[in-house]
Amino acid sequence: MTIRLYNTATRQKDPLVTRTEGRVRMYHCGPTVYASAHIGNFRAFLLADLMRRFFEDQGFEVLQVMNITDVGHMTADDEDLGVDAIEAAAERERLDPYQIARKYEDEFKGFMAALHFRMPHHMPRATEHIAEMGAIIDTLLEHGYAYQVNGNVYFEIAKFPRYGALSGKVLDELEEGARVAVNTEKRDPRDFALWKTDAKHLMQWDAPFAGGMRGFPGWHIECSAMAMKYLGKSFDVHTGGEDNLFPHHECEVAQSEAATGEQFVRTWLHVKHLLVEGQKMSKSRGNFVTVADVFDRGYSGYELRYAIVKVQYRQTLNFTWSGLDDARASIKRVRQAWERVIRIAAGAAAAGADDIAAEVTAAGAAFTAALADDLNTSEALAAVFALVTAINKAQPDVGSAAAAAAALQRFEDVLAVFGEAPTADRPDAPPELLEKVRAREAARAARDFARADQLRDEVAAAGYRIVDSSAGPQLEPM
RNA sequence: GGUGCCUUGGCCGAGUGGUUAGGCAGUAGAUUGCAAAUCUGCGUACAUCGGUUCGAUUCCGGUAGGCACCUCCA
Repeated sequence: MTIRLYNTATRQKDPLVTRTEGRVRMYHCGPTVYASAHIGNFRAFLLADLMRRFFEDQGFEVLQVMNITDVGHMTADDEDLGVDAIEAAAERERLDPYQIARKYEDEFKGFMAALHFRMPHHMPRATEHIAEMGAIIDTLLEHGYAYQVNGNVYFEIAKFPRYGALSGKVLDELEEGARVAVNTEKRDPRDFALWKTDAKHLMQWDAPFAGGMRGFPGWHIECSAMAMKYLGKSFDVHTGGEDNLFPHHECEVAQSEAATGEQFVRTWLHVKHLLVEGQKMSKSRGNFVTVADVFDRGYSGYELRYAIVKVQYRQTLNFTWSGLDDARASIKRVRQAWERVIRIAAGAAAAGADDIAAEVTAAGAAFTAALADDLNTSEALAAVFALVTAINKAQPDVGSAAAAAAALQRFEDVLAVFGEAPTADRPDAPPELLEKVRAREAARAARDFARADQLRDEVAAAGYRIVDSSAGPQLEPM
């Protein structure tokens, strides 16, 4: 099936045509590791994981790179404005910048694992690719795309006419209304830094390019260097938050294509920011929700994934705590149907005579079509629930129960929101509880319902729910 | 100031020029001794004002509100 993705560069849904047939190479702008990741960060990274999973589902061999930005960047070109994010965190936490970066990188990877990511094949650190950045800077200087002033190296956008094409920025209007600090070193205020010098900066390297001074890399060069190192000069997909579009990705294109003369990225995807309880997430509002906050409130990685993935990535997502409760209930509904068909297929539960193979096929096709249409996860979930309802309405036969279970497993492999497959065999309950169940059956037979309900309460207190069925009472862990 | 996006029933959210999105919650019924789960039904849904059209939630324009980028941010 043809996969169509909304390409920021063309402003339309383009069919995914990879440079090498059957292979997708993707780069994702990763975290700057100076603080705990919040759910907004993870919305963007979850898109990367969803693409990885869906492309693999569709038979692609995926090569995925997500960088770790472990060097901070100034918030303005004026050095006197101070410290970058990582240095600020270092001061706050009384650690050196490298310790800060590693601490939050480790935490970030832990969150990825807790959210059931397929880990990217490479997660390179910016600080370990200074040489690669230097090579690009060398080339840009040699070819006249960059110039050096007082040890600082700037990319000269006047030399790259396509600057602004990706983001659709009209260069003449770029500065209107924006607070841009005057920097008289630059030939054009919109030129951006490739290398900077500042004696006060804690992270410093000898210049990795010819004729330079000791300093640190500019904001954008790391992504070009690492993307090209691991994916080649030209690759298929690049993702990031919508805020990255300008200037970050615009600058990446300029410096990369100026250096190589080749198209840097075929398809650009940008993830829309989310809201929290209807409001923009911001420090001043104090409504930052970190991944740790979600776990602290007792929600699982699957539940968080569900709450985020249920909305297509280009739509504003309103994250709410009640939405997490909804996710929990929705997941439960799917899992119940899933367990049912697994048990029927395994002979652990009675099979019926209904053939639901057609419904299974239809749901699978709808699921694929939904994701192929710019990763429409909302529609994909509707397809999942169509299958769930079909299962619940029917008494599936063994064959179509197995097919339904396989379909649900596939949906889970792509979305990773429902959890691991239920098992056909229910674990044995403690003997004393089974004894209570038997006693309750006796009480029911004697129509002593007060006694029966009391026994059920006792079993419930032990963590099991008694569910009466045509096949007798079942014990289910709660 | 420039540019772009959005506004769907109690909540979250698809989609479409005329036909049921889906989930959660609620409610009535079936089933059950009672439950749980499940199934079925229900709830004046498409911000607002105009326009185009046989017909608009779905296209066009105005208005109101929200969001984003232009400045560190996913």
